[in-house]
Amino acid sequence: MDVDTRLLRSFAAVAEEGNLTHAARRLFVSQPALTKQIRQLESQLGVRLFTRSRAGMTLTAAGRALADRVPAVLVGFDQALQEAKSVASRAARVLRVGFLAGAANEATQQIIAAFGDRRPGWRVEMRAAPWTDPTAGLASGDADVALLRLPFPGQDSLHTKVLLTEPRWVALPVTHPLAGRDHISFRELWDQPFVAAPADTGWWRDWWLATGEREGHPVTIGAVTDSGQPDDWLTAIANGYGIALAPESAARYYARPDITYRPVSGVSPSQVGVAWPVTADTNPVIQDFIRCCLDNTPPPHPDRMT
Amino acid sequence: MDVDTRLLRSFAAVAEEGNLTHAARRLFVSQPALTKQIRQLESQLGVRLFTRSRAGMTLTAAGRALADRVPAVLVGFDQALQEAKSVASRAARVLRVGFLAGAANEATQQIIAAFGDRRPGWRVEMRAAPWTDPTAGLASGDADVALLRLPFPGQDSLHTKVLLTEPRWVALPVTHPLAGRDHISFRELWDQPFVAAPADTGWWRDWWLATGEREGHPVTIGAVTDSGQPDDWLTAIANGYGIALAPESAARYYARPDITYRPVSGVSPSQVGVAWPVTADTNPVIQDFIRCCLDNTPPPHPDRMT
DNA sequence: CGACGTCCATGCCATCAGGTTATGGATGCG
DNA sequence: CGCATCCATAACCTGATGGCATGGACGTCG
Repeated sequence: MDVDTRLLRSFAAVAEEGNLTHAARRLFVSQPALTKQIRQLESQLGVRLFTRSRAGMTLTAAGRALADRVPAVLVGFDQALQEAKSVASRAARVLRVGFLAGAANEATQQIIAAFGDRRPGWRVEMRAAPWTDPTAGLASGDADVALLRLPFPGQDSLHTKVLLTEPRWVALPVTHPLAGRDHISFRELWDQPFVAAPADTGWWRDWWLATGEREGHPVTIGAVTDSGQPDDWLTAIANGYGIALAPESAARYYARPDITYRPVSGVSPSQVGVAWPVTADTNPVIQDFIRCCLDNTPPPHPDRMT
Repeated sequence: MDVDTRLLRSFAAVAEEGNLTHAARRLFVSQPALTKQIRQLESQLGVRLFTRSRAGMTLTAAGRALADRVPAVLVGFDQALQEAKSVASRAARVLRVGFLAGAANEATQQIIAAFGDRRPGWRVEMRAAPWTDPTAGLASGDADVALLRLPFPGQDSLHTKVLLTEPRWVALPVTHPLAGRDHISFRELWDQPFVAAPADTGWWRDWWLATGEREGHPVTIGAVTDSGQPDDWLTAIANGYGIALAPESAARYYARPDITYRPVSGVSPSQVGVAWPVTADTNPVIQDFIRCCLDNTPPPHPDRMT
């Protein structure tokens, strides 16, 4: 009796959604494939996990029991793998710093340099993460510590400190009617099509669409950038599929002749923060790095630690 | 990053053996297959887990970290699946009783009947287990409670009670020179070839070869029965591949014209016991069944509970 | 009341992961 | 110096798995 974790993850998704078709979409597989996976899991266990009906998939008693335990198992599973990665990097004296494009800014070089002084012999490995992973590799254990944008989904299971706050601006094609304006009110953008993050980023996507600051006004999605890479995103904007909110520093880091950045009033600012797993609280190397981050960004730092 | 548990089990085996070839044999796969599995695990993690050398496979620091955590993860994994099975059977009011061929004897019918009286509405499902699984399905969660032979490997992680004790006899082909004897001393069998259980049953195999009662005299293996089914085993004996120790009751339950059973002195007796998972201590239905077992086998029961 | 939408199941096909056997290279041993 | 041991590689083959297209059941709506 050996069950692939993939089956358990599929099971968990179906159990949560209560619906094969939706779960299939979320897992990026076809619905028949999921049907087969669930049937396979059931036959391997010799147990009916769902009762099928027109209304969807409902858990049986056994399915409920399994669904209650699976998440913890999967977490334990992932943690073991992450731990191995992290031990490997520590043994090699490598600090893996994940960062979101746009979160590593002017201060980054000084941070790296300061860390190099404090920990000679250690090497810093900067790893760019796509926006599809707002934890910049912490969630998957590919990074020991991360520079990223707050707030983000999953923030509660990590520890974070705010490094700096910057206003959100808007990125527009140079040909856009509003491109010439010195300043724009967010209300004027309500009916504009936006270039959005993929749906599976949850409310991270919503936050960058500022759905909470539209007073109920619906969002128009002009395009979705699946890759989570800045180039894709900028190209979509330049091609006129839509506009997007972006941190002010993007104007410096992602300047292109076909894109204009303009200040916007009426949207909350974005914050750059440093984040680390709870287990790294006692890791002196990572704590040193965090210290370097705090020392090399403009004070005051509100002591916000989640 | 999604890793098959099979890879982790393979990893655990290699880590434990320190040797690909041996681990491959233990896992019943070819050595190249294991090579690939380990390499795949390493590449999925992006981490070297072993240092290869002429002497075998040695864990790296990261490998050690993983090896320390993997067993607990796999146990949690299996427990979740077992729990689902057990909930399913409880919901259907089915008590799954695993038994080892030869462990369900004269008393079994009375036990079932008594349980039927005590729990009307419940159905007992008897499941025969091969000797390759001395826990009779408890380990895999395929049984809620088991009738089996003591001692057996893995006994410490279960709870057991002895039901009865019976001497071990020897099963011989009728044509065997010793077949006519009324009584045989074990010492006379030291040089006889034996039909043995598969190697992966560990010391369970040794116990039925009585290696501890040979005063260092080596065992001769005439054949191995892989299937763990009585028929295979008896046929091997009848064909003259070897002889074997068997509980006295086998003479009644597995009488064949080509096999003779004879008493043997100088070997410890075998015990029939009832076993259940630790988690079943609080399950009233299973406790009822255990009660029925004790009430329907000859007292006194030494209160041996492991 | 029939057309349609929503679910899950099934059949067929293409693909690829994973296994096996055979073999090679490195190294220690009698 | 042949031999045994141990891991890696190569070539091949089978079966699992996913995708597409489609079917059947059932509720809903015009």
